[in-house]
Amino acid sequence: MRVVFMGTPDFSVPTLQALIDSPYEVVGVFTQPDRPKGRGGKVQMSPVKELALKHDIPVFQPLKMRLDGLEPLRELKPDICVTAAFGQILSQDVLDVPPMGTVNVHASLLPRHRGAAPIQWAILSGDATAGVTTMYSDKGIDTGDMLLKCETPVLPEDTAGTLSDKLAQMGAELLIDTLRQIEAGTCPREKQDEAQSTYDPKIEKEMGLLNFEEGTEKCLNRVRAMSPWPCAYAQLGEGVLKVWRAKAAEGCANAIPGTVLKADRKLGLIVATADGAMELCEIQAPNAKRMDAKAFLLGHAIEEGKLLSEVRI
RNA sequence: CGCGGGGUAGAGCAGUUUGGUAGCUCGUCGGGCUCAUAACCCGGAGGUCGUGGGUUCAAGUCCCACCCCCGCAA
Repeated sequence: MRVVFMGTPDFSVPTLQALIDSPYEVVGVFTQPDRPKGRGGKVQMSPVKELALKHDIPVFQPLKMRLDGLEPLRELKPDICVTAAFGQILSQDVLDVPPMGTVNVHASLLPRHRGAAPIQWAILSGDATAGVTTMYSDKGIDTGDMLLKCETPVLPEDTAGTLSDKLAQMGAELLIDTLRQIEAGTCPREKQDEAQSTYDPKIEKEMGLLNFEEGTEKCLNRVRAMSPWPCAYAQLGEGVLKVWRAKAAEGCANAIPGTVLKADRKLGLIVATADGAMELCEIQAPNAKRMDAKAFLLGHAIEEGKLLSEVRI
């Protein structure tokens, strides 16, 4: 079976790898164009492109799939297309190319968390379980018929990063299963229940801002959901204090949310929230690298009793 | 050549402007005190100050080059 794969970030890599290792023939890979990234503005290729090149698979990087991607795709004559976090919306022209359709690997238990950032939203929403769904792509965004599903609990220590790694792996296996069952004609197919569906926007940097007026649990979820990108942060004087890891702590009855309750090299850095307090365990000051808050306090004094946003360092 | 910050003991920082004995907090090791310690007291070890050149009687500090780390912007 001739398969064309479309994907871009790390999440897509295990699925492509699984296809390469499978009996299916990966005849081409579509991925986002190389873009300037990181310090110095050097252009970098996507993780998917790196893997594809390593296996001498033809790589295509159309700016817009429906424009300059359509012809190359037709020429590849795929039986089926597989997408996983490709990053482009496929128009009907594109979906019409493979006779067996386009199967998408989506990192949520659909119909919950449609959209580009399902993993972050699962954590942000406090979901107890997350998962992967394979589905046929249609014209809408993650609205197509569902095929197979796989669940996993969201652990208290999970971040978007760790959960994404797990789901990527699960998704890869699930996809191979799905293709097998499609070939065998045994794959279940189920419409999504629109009433249960949620569509979540993509993550913006500003969504990392911690609001201590929210309860401890919501703040902790935000810390986990925004790691490793964009990373949760709190206002600290002129700059921002990134918060990589945090946990619940004992509060103080009438403290204003955002108050520094403790800033002690033994006890750590503890900030009041609306319904308690949270310890900022691993932090990162401007221009500094991430470190244990207790280590940070060895070299920096933070005044207890002030609002974190008014502290000078 | 996108903009900026940084590399000093195991950790986190000061010292660099104005060159002149390597400093703080913590950890660590040894000793003491205490019913007890996230407590306190005494003592010790631990540094080619990122790398290589240069200037100087003298460089962590000034000059040049390079390496590595980080933030912003994309």
